[in-house]
Amino acid sequence: MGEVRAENQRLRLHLDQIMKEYQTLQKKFQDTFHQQQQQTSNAINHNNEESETNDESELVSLSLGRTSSTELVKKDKRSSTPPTKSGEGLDLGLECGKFELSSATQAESSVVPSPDNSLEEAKDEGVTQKPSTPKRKGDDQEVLQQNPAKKTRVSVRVRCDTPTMNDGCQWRKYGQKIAKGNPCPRAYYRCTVSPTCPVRKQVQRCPQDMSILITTYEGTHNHQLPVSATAMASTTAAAASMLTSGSSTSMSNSNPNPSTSSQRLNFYLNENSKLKPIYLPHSSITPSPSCPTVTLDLTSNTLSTSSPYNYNRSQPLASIFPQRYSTTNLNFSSLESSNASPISWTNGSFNYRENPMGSLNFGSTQSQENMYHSFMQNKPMMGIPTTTQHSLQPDTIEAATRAITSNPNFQSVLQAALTSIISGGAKGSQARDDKSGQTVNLGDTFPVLSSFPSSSNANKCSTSFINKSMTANTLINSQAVGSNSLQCSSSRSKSTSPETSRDHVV
DNA sequence: CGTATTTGACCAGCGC
DNA sequence: GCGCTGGTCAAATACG
Repeated sequence: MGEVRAENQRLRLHLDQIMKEYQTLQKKFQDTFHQQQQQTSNAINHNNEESETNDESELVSLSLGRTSSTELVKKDKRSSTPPTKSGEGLDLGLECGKFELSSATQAESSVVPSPDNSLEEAKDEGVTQKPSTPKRKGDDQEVLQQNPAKKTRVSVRVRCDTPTMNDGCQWRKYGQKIAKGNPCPRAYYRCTVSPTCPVRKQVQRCPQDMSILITTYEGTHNHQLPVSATAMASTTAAAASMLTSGSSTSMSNSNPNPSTSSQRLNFYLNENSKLKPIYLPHSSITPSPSCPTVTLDLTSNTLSTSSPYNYNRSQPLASIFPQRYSTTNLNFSSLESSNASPISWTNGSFNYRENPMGSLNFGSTQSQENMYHSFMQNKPMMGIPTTTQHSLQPDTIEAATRAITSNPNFQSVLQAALTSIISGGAKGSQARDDKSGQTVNLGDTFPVLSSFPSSSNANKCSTSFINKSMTANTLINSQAVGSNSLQCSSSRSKSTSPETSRDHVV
């Protein structure tokens, strides 16, 4: 919170500075504009000079609308370098002021998830978005395009029999509509945790497969989330950031029809000045420029091995996100037809908060649903002996142990995570190992594990693995201690089943 | 009776 | 300008 406050303060100062610069430039522009008008009116009085005057005014008009110079001046503004030419200064005053203000406000509101601040910023936004000059359509579009956090959507496809997916947040249904091309109605929900929260979600069944639930999230929560909601919130936020972050994206599109194609995605993470491709076979970005959507498909069983990263469905969601979301993957799924070694340190090393994309693959299980099942039963990292359905090969475990113990980075990760968790003082709970019939108290040793369901749960959506993976990532990140529960539930989510209550035990 | 959901009306954007 | 569509509002209704 302290860091966030300091960041907030810094941004406010920055915003003030920008405001001052903007006002100065606006004043300059007005002076210049008045001068131009006077010159124009004078020129109109002289008939023989009329054509020349028109040319001049046209020149000014073009200059005001020119985007290339706008870009140039935007850069100037960011680097706090005063414009050297008055012409560029004009552009800045007209075009950039709004952009800078809105983007700064957006950045502030997205960085600081405090209701107080958001309220204040909402007022600020209201003030700053009332320009004295009439808005042009192009300006609005530019602002929207430069303000992608507001428009970026994250769509999650899961197999789910229940009407909606319980992502831990409180939602209020405010509408339902039959969308074109889908016989199933689309339901509209808004977040009710905070009355000012702008987050919306749309829930719709896939027309091709009614068992697939498509949940589309839009916006960023401006309030503190329940622990159980952090998984999906951070997932969607990170996915949205993936679109807008420095990582460049490209699409490999085999379908000639862009509007209906489901692109596969190659992400190139800029890491140590090298572009590393990441292949997301079940993620896509819709081509709409005004409203880009990241789709996280958690329904397919197909695995891909076309990338050195081996990004497939079975990997934790957060693992596909850029560096700032530090993640470490513990992937216990098998890679069909993969030539990957049982243990692959994708980046060569684990790096806490800096080098997030390490992945550790254990070849054992067959399906997505079994992955964490296996994880729970094997618990290889936790040193809890259990009988396993899919036991890890001894050399695999040995190699993993060797890699972990020999890598100082991972040691520091573990140390930081353990320190964070232990200091968090979370109380443990019991988890039952169905195979062995033993009840082991995981929480005492590793509290976060208590949030994992101990056995297969028929009531759970397939997204329950997000919960688990996010929890695992949270463990490594040591940013939160608690259960991140993603379950399917009926619309009457108030009725807490024993499963639900157990999952929330920390 | 308070809260959540339903559903028709309304509005804005977009293409023709 | 008109119609279509997606999204939102708000009165009516249902529910606990």
